[in-house]
Amino acid sequence: MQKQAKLLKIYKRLLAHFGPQRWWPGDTPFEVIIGAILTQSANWGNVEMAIDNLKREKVLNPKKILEIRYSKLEKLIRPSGYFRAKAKKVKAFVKHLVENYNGSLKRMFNKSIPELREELLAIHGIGPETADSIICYAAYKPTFVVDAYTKRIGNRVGLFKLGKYYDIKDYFEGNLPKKYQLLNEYHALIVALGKYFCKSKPICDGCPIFTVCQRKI
DNA sequence: ACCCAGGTGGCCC
DNA sequence: GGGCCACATGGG
Repeated sequence: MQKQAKLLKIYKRLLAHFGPQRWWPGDTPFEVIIGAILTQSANWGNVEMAIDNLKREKVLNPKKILEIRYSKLEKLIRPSGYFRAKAKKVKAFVKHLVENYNGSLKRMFNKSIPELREELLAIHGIGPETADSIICYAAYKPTFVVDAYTKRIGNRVGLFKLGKYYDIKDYFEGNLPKKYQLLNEYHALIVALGKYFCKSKPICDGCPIFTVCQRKI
């Protein structure tokens, strides 16, 4: 089977099994960004606790995050783990946003994907995955997000033998229509698959793409 | 009592 | 450019 046909077939199986994910799980683009930073190597449930804390304290907006003390921010985001490191990252982002765009994401996002990616990557705490998550799920621009699940599942099912972020990203974007809805949904579905079938031990029972890959994942 | 989760930056070679 | 390590919590 051709790469593109295989990728689309897997996509259809995932969509049929899990249904549309309508990601990101967040109410506003700003919340999506904070969530994207806080979820770095962390359990999403823990991130939700941190987000809830920020909402309850009514500081989930650029200017408030920039104003509050580190001690307070750290306390609020503590459940998401690496809280001291992440407080610096969150502060770095809002500092950039407020100082350059007066807090307006709409203005910050008003540029091409490559320009936006370069700008995001220059901010402390934003690497390739977080940048793509922001571009896709906060700025609503077509880009494919690669995460640990994508890398693990892709290699385990024999789709590719790749380890580097941009190699895997290019594999998906190069063999898929560059449509926002598709790229957005595909990554979300991979996470859905990963959460149920691809934790630490290989599983094939009940996996919706097992019949495509014919291998344990 | 382990083990792990939707990464990144800093260092070293 | 790649390999290692620190960063930290809550749930299974």
